[in-house]
Amino acid sequence: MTFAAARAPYPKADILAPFLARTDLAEADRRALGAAVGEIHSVAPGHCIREQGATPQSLVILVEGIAHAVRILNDGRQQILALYVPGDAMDCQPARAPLPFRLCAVTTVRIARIACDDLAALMRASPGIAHALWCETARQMALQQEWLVSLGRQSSHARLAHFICEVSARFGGAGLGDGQRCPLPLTQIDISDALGISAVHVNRVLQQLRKEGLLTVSRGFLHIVDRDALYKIANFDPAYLGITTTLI
Amino acid sequence: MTFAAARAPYPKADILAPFLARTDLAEADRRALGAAVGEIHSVAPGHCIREQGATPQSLVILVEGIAHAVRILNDGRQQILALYVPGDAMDCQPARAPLPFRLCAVTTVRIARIACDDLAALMRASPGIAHALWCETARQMALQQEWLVSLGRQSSHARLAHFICEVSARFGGAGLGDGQRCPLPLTQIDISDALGISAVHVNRVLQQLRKEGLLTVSRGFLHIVDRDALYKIANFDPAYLGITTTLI
DNA sequence: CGACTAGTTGAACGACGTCAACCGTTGTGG
DNA sequence: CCACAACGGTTGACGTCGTTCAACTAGTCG
Repeated sequence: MTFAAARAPYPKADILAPFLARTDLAEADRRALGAAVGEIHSVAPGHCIREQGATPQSLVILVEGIAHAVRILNDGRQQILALYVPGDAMDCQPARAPLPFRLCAVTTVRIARIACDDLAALMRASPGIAHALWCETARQMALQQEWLVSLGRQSSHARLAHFICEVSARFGGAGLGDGQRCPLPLTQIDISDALGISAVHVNRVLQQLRKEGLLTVSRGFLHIVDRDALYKIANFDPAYLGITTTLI
Repeated sequence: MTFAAARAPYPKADILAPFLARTDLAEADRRALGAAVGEIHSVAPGHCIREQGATPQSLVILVEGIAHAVRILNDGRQQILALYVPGDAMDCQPARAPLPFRLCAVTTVRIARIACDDLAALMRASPGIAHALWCETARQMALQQEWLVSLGRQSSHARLAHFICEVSARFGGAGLGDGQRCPLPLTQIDISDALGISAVHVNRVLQQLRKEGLLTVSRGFLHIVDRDALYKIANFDPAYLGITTTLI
């Protein structure tokens, strides 16, 4: 697997490390969360982690690999709602409600689970943990807002450029690549489902970005050649990616 | 004002009633939140409540009227990110971060403010309050997800129909109209900024929906004639509007 | 070797945007 | 009280961006 090779596996003790790194949790809270994690599961590429409409009984934190949330419409079309990198909580919602999307492994992933009952107890006991979870939801909402702007008001060029910028920045932040080069385990069909444009058009726009000397994509790897120019046509401001999680 | 007439003002004691109605907060928490509310402010239609990029020092809860969150792009175009009805918290984020959008009054609005410092103290003291705020964020994220699907994968017809469905349902839930008829204080330009289509096209699609006998709009009021048919072409499922807020 | 998937290309079509003009209502100031 | 400006809505003509369909290629896996 070209993708797995790009990432060293985490030692078992640090399973939650990528998640905890984004929080300002006290040492006691970190230990309590770590202790609540059950067995680590692996899911193969393309396989479902949570079915759309299911009511999850545990919080799923992505430890390794890439996953996404996708809404399946009743005519079979799809809209990808979110892309997850290691450290992201994949169904971070405060109530046990049916998921309005499917969670799907893009690469081989490893996931940690914390049972809802345990989590509720932890939240009641520790304001810090409750706050960290809220922060995670808010961070993902901010990401989603950027997508909304992108879908609503940008040409397919700017949209694809923005997507590439976000992917490279977030993957880089998760230790996948250096912000200029990173694995891109997504097919053009995946990208089209994320951006709300047809796969054929993704292909053409991607070629144009190549011709403009902005990036190259080959065998599952992305290389951003001219980052400043790409950021410019994407209107990309990485500020929204890093939400601080200091107490309100 | 045709709009103000549609809604009786809240007595001062119940300022937070629309917000609290969606939570399962204990009586003590409700009183504590109510006590933290400062002076009630009014904002005139079209005026700004929070500037894009500002770092808010208080949580703003909409008490009366309609408001929206809008992202201003640097070429002047706009994308509306959210529509707020009474009871909605308008900048419900867990950290004091710069707002990536402008909050704007659509009608004359009345807003309640809770200072961030007070709110932080309340959250630390009460898991229930922390949870209620998280729920509010998650609810708005779910609304935003529907918009994302709408923008990404629906024709302008379905998109507009969906928007109308959501507006009538949410306004009805806030005591504005009965789900079939409600005030619609939005211009076609506003709607175009929400749906990511041009104002001219909004006009044409609206006319077609009228011709199909699905709805009528006149002088700021919306009347849904054939709700079932409208729900069908919009692919509208009101389930996502009412997220339960029972503890996880 | 054949089946399958992802990517690529061309041609034709359609949805939607843009531009420009015009209408009706409202509000304002002479 | 009227003139006029400002704004929202309406209409037509035209252009373009993106979709759809179909065919073809290249890599991969059994």
